[in-house]
Amino acid sequence: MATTAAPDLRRTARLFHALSDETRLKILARLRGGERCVCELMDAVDAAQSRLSFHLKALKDAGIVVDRREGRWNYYAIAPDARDDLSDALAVLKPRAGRAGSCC
Amino acid sequence: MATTAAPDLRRTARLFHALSDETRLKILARLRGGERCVCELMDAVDAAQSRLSFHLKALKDAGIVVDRREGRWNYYAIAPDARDDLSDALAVLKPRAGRAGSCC
DNA sequence: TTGACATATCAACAAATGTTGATATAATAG
DNA sequence: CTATTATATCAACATTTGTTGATATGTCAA
Repeated sequence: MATTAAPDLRRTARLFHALSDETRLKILARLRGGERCVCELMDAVDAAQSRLSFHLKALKDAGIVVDRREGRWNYYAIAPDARDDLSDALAVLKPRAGRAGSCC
Repeated sequence: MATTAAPDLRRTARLFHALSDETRLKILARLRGGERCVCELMDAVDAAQSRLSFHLKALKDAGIVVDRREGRWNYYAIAPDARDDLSDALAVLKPRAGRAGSCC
């Protein structure tokens, strides 16, 4: 199991937030096939350059993707530990021991 | 593996969105211990009644929690298949075969 | 009944997020 | 150099989301 101590809620919320946008999910769908340069993502996602850049930044800030510059191109890829981070975040729905007492 | 065909991106985005708020994650943290009535969540989450109700609705609309009325209390609990749905959503980061060709 | 309680819903507002078009930066080709 | 290409960043705006306080609804107790 990847889960250690439950990661901080704020961080978790940010992670989920980065994944909560359709455009970003489209980008990721493309990146699942491996590293891609921005120009290629523009085609795949059909977003204006500026918009794409905005969403790539959102994903990057959340640690979900990494980028790498090569000459005049920038390549983006899913970050190595993104999957583990997200797996850990699954814990938010995992049952836990806790009293089942009546309330009020 | 729970994953079948990748669920529709819009749905996935909505699922993640419901999880992208700290208040809602606090609620879920409490619900991990089992069903709870709203009054009890108010304490746990320290949110005004109206605000709590708003977030519970968000979770419910996303299918993450279910509610049950009993007398004058409403009990909320994590929905039975919420975990599976979220597990499936993990697929957004799963590597996939796809060409690794050079771009541009 | 009437009143008190638990909760949902609404309207007004505030804050955060996404979009667009323009411009800046950096790398390369000519 | 200068022009061109790839991409980021910015400012203005639009949209969405969350908050607050007020009010509505349903249930029980007296």
